[in-house]
Amino acid sequence: MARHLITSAIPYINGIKHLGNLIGSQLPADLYARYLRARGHEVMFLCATDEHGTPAELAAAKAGQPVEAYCAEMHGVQAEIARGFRLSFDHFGRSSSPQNRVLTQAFAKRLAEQGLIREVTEMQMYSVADGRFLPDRYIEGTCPNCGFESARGDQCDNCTKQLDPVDLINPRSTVSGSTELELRETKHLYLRQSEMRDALQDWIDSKSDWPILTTSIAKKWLNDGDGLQDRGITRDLKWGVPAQFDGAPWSGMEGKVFYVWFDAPIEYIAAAQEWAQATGGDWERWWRTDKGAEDVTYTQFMGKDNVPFHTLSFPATILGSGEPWKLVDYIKSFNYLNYDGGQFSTSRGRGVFMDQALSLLPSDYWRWWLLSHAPESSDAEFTWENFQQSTNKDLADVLGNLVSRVTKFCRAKFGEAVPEGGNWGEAEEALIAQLDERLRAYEGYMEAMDIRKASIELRSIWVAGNEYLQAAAPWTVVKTDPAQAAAMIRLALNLIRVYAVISQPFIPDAAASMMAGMKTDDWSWPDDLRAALAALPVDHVFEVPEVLFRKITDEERAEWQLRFAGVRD
RNA sequence: GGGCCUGUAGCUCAAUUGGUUAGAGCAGGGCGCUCAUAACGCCUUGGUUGGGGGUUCGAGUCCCUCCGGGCCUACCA
Repeated sequence: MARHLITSAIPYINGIKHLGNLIGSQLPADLYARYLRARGHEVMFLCATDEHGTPAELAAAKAGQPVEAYCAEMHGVQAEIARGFRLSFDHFGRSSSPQNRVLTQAFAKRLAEQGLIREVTEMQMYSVADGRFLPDRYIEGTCPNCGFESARGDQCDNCTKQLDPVDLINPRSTVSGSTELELRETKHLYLRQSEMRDALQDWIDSKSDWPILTTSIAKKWLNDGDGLQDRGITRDLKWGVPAQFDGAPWSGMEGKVFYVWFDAPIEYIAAAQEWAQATGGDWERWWRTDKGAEDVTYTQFMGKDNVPFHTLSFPATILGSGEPWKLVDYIKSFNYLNYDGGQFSTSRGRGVFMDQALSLLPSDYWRWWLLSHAPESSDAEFTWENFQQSTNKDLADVLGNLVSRVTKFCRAKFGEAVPEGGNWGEAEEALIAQLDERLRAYEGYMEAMDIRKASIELRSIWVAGNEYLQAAAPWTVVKTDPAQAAAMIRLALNLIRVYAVISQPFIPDAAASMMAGMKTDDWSWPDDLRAALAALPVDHVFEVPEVLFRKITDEERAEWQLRFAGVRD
């Protein structure tokens, strides 16, 4: 039994996330956490909402709420949806927690003591009407290169050239539309990441087994141009962890807060502290290598846009502190999920969002489709046709129907209890041999977080059950040799329990229904498949479960397709 | 502009890191079965691996070039 710390990238507080966000971090992290728990490992699975930054302040203002109230409400909404998708967090925290405030300030102070923070005075765009400094992308104007009228201050979406907000012609605030913009002097703290370059390079180089997506992004940042640059870790905002506090070794930071990307990863640690406070557990044995965390394996899940912060800035914080914090061991990163020929778009209402998905179908449909189509090697695409075909075939026809045919046949011929008689023959031995091999392959893929391959293997295991039944044909055998037919069905009923156990990480609700139908709560993993297939003994009572997965009709598919199309460009 | 990823059957993806005849699922076609959610099983059609050139005994895999898709480029998160 090993100990595994698992974190999912923390979703931003601003609104409900879409299916692409779900499959980009939380869902695969949940799959891995569930699998490791099922194998008997000790797991700490943490997630949280990322609540600071400009977008949160603006979203709260738009909603007419104080930012604290807005974040509290949205955290509740996201937590509820996470429960709906059966995301099995041990704790779902908040980056605005008191624990994170204390920890973030402690890290900053420690980094300053290590000589890794310097003060920088710079000029930034200030919007008089909005009363705030604006990040570059919140300023729009005409592109000096191509004349595009809605170019952002950081980049022109039309000619893709990178810009500086002062280059824009007729610049305006995207918040208020005001053109009353001016450059103002402001002072910020910078993390001297350049000092950490060699240490980070050595660390990244030692991770030869990481996904190419992860290491290539990290190496690009380490080696591009003059190498890793120092990074500002404070912002001129009200909402965040204050950059001024007792013992802070700098002045002039009054009214400023830490940059969201400085405090957000620290929330991974703070979430464990929140968990400890709520449960009385010991967080240090997960995070402090001097307090028991040296034998923890730490795995992070995230979308590719998060990689630089998890491979460089957060490790710079951890390493730079010189303190015995647990560093990540493996980073599983994902590409993006696109929607029907384009991107998911919150502003255009394009695509399916997490709350909408749950209102259409139970979470297992989404979990299965998303995981079996996870954007691991490249961007993937959601289409309603594919979703309908995959879920109908895999879940309803292959798995759901298998459960139906076995339980209903037994009820009709032997009643609703595991029947007695007969013995395993050649067909049964062959099935066990095949399943054993496939199960070991499935375990290998799950341990390697090779999600698509694991899903293919799991499906093959389901199919093997149908193949066996077809070849064994108990409906024919029962006419001449009822005892032998009983042996076949006894095996098949046990197969349902085994399938529930091994499928549980992908489709927890259906697995629970299968177990309820078999009237057992024996969730033990089939390390010994032969023994596992005899776990439900003769005379063990069961009941025919409700249809596990109903099919998605063509009419539903057409309607949903229309409903979530949004405005096409 | 630069960097990285990617292009394989109608669709979604594999291919043990350069090694037999490029494999699965779905969709299509045929057959079988009748326990089951009009389900299941078996067989089968389908590929100049984006185009071109090169290295090699051998290239989907390595190199060059062109074309297409995507991401990042440090003040969104």
